Amino acid sequence: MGNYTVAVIDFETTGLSPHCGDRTIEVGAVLVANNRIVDRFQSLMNPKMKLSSFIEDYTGITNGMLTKAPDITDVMKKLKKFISTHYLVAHNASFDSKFLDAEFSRIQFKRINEFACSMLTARRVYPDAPNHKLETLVRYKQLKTDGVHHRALADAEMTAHLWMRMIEDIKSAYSRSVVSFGLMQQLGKTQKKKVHEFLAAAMP
DNA sequence: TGCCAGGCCCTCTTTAGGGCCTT
Repeated sequence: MGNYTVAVIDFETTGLSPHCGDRTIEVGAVLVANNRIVDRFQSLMNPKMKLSSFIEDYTGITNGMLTKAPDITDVMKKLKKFISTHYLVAHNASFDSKFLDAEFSRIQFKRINEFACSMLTARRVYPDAPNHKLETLVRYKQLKTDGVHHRALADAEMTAHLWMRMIEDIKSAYSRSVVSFGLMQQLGKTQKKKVHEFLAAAMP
């Protein structure tokens, strides 16, 4: 055990909902194996629509930067290869999973990877954090960061460091049996099974 | 044309509502 790979993923998008026409504009993803980042993937994408000034300000990604960016279809094909069949992790995974599924669906791909959510896990593991935004948790746990926020690869890397730290903190605080029968019973229904699988894989 | 999210979790709960988090 311990020889497992997780793909941590983050999207920047034109807005909050693919069902309202929003598209992805940048993806960042890292592979985590043996408690370290072993590979990285990043690309801008051209959504063929104009970014709002809010999104330009929020991400630092401008309309001008996207005019020469590759088509979303081409990036999704590469992303699919990158994440392969690995487990996926994202901060507030419901957001990234719905965009990944929506973009995959447009090119007749179907996601087979399971998602776990670092935000829902952090709420359980770090209940005393000021809040459970990625930025706050990175500061709270004094995790490695280059100071960039709201860009896909930077956020994916921070999420990866947060995920690795949570695994380590859980491992050091609880025995395997307690993890199985104690902490896991405190988790919400949806995350319990997924986090347990991840932890089981991470245990030596 | 103009509208514009939604899943999870908590609780003053389950015949529901509201906050958090993502862009």
